[in-house]
Amino acid sequence: MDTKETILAAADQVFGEVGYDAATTREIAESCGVNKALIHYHFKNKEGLLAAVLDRYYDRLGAEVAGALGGAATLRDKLVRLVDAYADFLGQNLRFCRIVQREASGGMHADKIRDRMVPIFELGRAALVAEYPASATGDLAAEHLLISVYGLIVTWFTYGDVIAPLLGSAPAAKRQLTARKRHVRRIVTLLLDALERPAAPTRSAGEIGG
Amino acid sequence: MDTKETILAAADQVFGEVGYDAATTREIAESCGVNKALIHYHFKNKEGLLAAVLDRYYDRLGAEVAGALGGAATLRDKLVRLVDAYADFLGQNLRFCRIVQREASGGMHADKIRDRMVPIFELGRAALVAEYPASATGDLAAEHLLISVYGLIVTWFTYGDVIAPLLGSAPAAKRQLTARKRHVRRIVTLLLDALERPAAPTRSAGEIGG
Amino acid sequence: MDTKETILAAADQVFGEVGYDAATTREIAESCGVNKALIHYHFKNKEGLLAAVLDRYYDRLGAEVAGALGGAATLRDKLVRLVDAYADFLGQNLRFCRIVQREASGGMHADKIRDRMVPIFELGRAALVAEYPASATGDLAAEHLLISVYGLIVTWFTYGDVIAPLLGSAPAAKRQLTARKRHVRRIVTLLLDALERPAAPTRSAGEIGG
Amino acid sequence: MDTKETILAAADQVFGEVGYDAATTREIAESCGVNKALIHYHFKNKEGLLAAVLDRYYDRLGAEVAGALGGAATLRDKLVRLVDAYADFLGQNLRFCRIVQREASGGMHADKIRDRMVPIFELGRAALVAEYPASATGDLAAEHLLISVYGLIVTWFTYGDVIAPLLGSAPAAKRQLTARKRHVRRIVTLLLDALERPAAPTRSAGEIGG
DNA sequence: GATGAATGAGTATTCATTCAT
DNA sequence: TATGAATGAATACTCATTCAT
Repeated sequence: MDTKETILAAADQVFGEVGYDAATTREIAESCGVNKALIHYHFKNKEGLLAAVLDRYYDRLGAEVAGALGGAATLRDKLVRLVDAYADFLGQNLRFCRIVQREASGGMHADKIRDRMVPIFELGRAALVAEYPASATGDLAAEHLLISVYGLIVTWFTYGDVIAPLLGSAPAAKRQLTARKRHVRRIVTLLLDALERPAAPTRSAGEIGG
Repeated sequence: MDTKETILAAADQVFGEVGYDAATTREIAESCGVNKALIHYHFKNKEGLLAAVLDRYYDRLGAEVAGALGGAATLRDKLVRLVDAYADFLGQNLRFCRIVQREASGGMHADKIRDRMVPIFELGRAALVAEYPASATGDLAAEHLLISVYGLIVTWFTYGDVIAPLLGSAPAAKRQLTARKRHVRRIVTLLLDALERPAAPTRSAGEIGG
Repeated sequence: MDTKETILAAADQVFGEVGYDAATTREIAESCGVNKALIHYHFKNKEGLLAAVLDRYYDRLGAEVAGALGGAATLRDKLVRLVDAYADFLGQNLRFCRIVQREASGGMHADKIRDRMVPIFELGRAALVAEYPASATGDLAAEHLLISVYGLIVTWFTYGDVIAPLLGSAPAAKRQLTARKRHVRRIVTLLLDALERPAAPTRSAGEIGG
Repeated sequence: MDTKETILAAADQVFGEVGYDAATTREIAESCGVNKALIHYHFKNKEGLLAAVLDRYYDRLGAEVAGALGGAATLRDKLVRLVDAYADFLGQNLRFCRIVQREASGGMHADKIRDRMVPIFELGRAALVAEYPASATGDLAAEHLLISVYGLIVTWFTYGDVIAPLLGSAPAAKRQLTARKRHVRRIVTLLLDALERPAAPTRSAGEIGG
């Protein structure tokens, strides 16, 4: 019925499974019983199709994040809620995870991803710095914290195939996901605690490399 | 004579820049002035070429990790040293980072990557659990800790293009890399501190989401 | 209302610029803001569209030729007038020139062009032979004369891009066009003079080639 | 055996028959039993293939022209010989005629054609002006004369399909070709005679249009 | 080891045309 | 008349791989 949505769903599936480069318009079209030329009619390009797929995800993710940061709770509670929301979103949208993972780094679609992620990061940074002045700079600077929390969550899913043998079950399984969320929440707690304490000096001796 | 090495270097370059799927044997061959057919003579396959590139990296990475964990220091010191070594290795081998990032998740080369990464993780887990019994299970279970540390480091590089606008300079720049290492070291310290304390209870009430 | 005319004008433009084969119905439709399907509604075919474009031109050209040959002047004067009229018409309708140039030779539209040009040529031949019996046959036979005059004019325009560097300005520029008309008129004069003289013998000895 | 030549011959055939745009690499490859990809291997492009076809023709044509203008005869004799040589060449290479006819005007290959034709024209102009000072400017300026002679010959072939009904046989048939050469030679003779006479004034009154 | 030629399957994309509304 | 969606065939071009030399 809604051809455009049909194509989007199929593209999401195929892009998520084999990646943008290995995906073919033929496979996408056939997998949803739509004429190949319609992809170009509706999305102009294979690239336009990817952009549409990503936009759909980021619209939902943006709403999720805004929802978690909104409301009347303390920032600490909001952040904890955000971690959960983020983890749930990625756990429920593993294909999105995979697409971003593949295309974020150095590809020709990095721009698209950056344009959607940066505002989300900015939002988080503003909130953090406002509440925790210590995060304005130093070891626990907001930009590092945010990347860290993001990495803690996303790595769980994108290295799923790699770590599965260490866990005994898939990382996105409900049991594993719950455990992971508790782990990340714990780290976030430790970090916020640290931010609230007077600055703990880093051991500056014995630094290696770099 | 060094044709094989020449090809490997070129493949590393091209795979790292555009990814395995988008890379072509022609580009690899031309970029190092070698006949295209020689790639198949020496490596059988495009896939064999990727495997060779990855093996070279993992051999070096394995040595790096073994070196950091060896010796007579305390485990805490070893782990801190490991974080630095890992970060330095990835910072100096961004193309390796990108390749793994792209291929680890869901692709047809995930096996290869898993086979090389799992032993490294196992090594870390054994060391951790031996010294910190609290890491055998619970919020700070070894497998979560290891993935976390790995994610804290790797995300910095693989989302480099994305977060660059938030930093003002490239994440692999010496200054940024040093800051990142200090950040991760700080988190590791917090985590080990927590492992040494009697179990701090997680707020189990009010959990949100999935 | 004038949709049909709008499409015709756009088709004329596009066919003239890139040729029938390279022209696309999409480009024609978009260039005049009309729905692509309307082309088929009004003209049945891409081919029908070309036919309509050509017909419009040939209707005007036929009138032009008839006008030049009509009236009470001597045939010599009429022919001179015809040369001018033809040159002016083509100079003002370069796209027509290009279309005919491309499609007259061997294409699938040659029929259409032949059907419209032959009557015009027949008209000229009848007039010539009636006035100049010497043109019934021989070196200056009417069919050769007519093709020649046609070629003298049309080549100027269709090889415009080629000879432009030899001239310093575009062949259809007023100054160049005036010079060309004077040149062709001069040749026509020489030819009519020759037709009026008692048969000048061609050097039949020493012929070279085919 | 010589695949490159095989492809060139097939491309010549197909380009000549249906034109560059309507020609397909598939048809060219199939018509000479060669793998489609080999066209791109040997010529890089469909466009490169056309360039190679044209180059082959122009190399031969250039030699032909140089041969006709060389030697110890009077310029008048040389020019007459040139007309014959040109006519023979085009008569024997009708496909070349057609290709140039189609692509010379406004297409994207006009450059290629211009680059090869201009030197040939320059050659002729230099010879003309040296011997006939009257052709330096005026009604019978060399550039007009050359275009005219070129047009007189080429039009005969390129409008072959159009004028065939007026002639009863194909323009490239030996009998018709001989007649045409005699006609053009006659015009050339008239023109050279005129160039040798003291300047005949053009009737400047009664000019029409422009 | 090394090379140039060859191959067949496959790619994204485009096109004229049709059709239901 | 007009339109947006749909279609199937076709197009230039690319790719990993093979092979004779």
